Amino acid sequence: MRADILRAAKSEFAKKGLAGTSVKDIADRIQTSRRMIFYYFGDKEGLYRKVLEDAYSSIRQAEMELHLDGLDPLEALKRLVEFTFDHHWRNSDFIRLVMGENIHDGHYMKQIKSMHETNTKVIDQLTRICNAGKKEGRFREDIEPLQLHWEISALSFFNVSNKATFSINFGDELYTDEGQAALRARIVDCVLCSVTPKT
Amino acid sequence: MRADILRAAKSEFAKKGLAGTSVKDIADRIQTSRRMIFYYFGDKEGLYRKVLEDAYSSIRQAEMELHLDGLDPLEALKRLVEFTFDHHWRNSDFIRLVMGENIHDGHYMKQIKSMHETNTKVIDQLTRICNAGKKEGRFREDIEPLQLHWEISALSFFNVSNKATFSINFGDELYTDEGQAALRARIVDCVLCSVTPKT
DNA sequence: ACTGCATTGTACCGTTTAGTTAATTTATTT
DNA sequence: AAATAAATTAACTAAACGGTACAATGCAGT
Repeated sequence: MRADILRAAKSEFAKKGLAGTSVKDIADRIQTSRRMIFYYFGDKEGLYRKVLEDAYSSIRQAEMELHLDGLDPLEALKRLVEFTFDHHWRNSDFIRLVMGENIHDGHYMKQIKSMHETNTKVIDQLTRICNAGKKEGRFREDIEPLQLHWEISALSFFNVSNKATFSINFGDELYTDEGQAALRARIVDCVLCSVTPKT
Repeated sequence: MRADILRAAKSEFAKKGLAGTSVKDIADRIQTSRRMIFYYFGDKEGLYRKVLEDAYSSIRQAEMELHLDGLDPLEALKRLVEFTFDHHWRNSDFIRLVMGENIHDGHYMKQIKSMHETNTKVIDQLTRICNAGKKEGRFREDIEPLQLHWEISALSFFNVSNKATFSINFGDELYTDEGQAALRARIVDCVLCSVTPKT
């Protein structure tokens, strides 16, 4: 039951945000009463926090299952970009939760402490790739792992977060199967190119 | 008065979204009553639509004031990227409104018809730059203006939209003055590099 | 002074909302 | 089988909400 509520809540919060979702909406999706939500999670915000926390930890867990160490640095980076792009696409609910959090200036995310630890791992991984690449002279010396992560995130995140408005404004040719494949190839190219020394 | 309401509403909707903002919130910000909002805009959604429409048209108008035709194509592209990056940064309310719209799957933006026309202008401008660059052999032949616009938007948009969560997760070193300057230089580099033929 | 119109204030309505009280059923332990 | 704890239901509260009815005000033109 608790798990059912969490699942339904994640979907509802992702679709309509914290304020836009009523506890009734969530209760009606599954076969339960509003009361149960308060029983398990105290209040609406408590549920929201739990949804957010779970979403983050499950995402980060999946991200850690890539083993890129030992690979050719450029190949490792390529795989990381491709994975991030695909992963964001597959987890649009998570993306939407993050969008909501940003509208709240991350107010609720600040309260989740488990965050900082897992996030440093992502940067560590990228740092190892960068160091390996620099040692081989195939990465520019001035590449900052954090900036690189920002760049990969931006391209992968925006693809999902702004799908609706971008499609309305410019048509959905970038959101067909072919369009997405082309975009994916393009951002891989773009990221790899940007770390490569200019002869 | 009408203008006051629009200004206050824009700020409130940007900060808390459509559902998160009450008509009272808006009325209290300026010296007026809820009644006036309904008088001028019919209902809350009507006000929201108007805010959205105005925000978009004023943004697009500013974007059009760049005259890049005739410039060196790479220089033109560089200026466009820099402008977009700065412009998004300066107009964070607009960014937040777009974020909100994406959470609603662009439901309200679909109803604004003035959109498609202004948006094609952005792409046309980029198409001219690309064509000039290709003619001189300084742009890759396979560069798609729409993809390029997507790329520039993604990097500039994400920088603002995800400032809160990114800072929480990875520290705010990218959001200091120096960090932003470095980021700006980096994405210019990245975009220019990605359109340049490899040899 | 009168008319017409845009603007504002007040009071109200019905609905939805988050959250609670308390009783009841179900499951678990002793 | 009794006792105890966990899970669930139903009815309720109080406040906030979007929206409306209607009267009142101010101000132009005639």
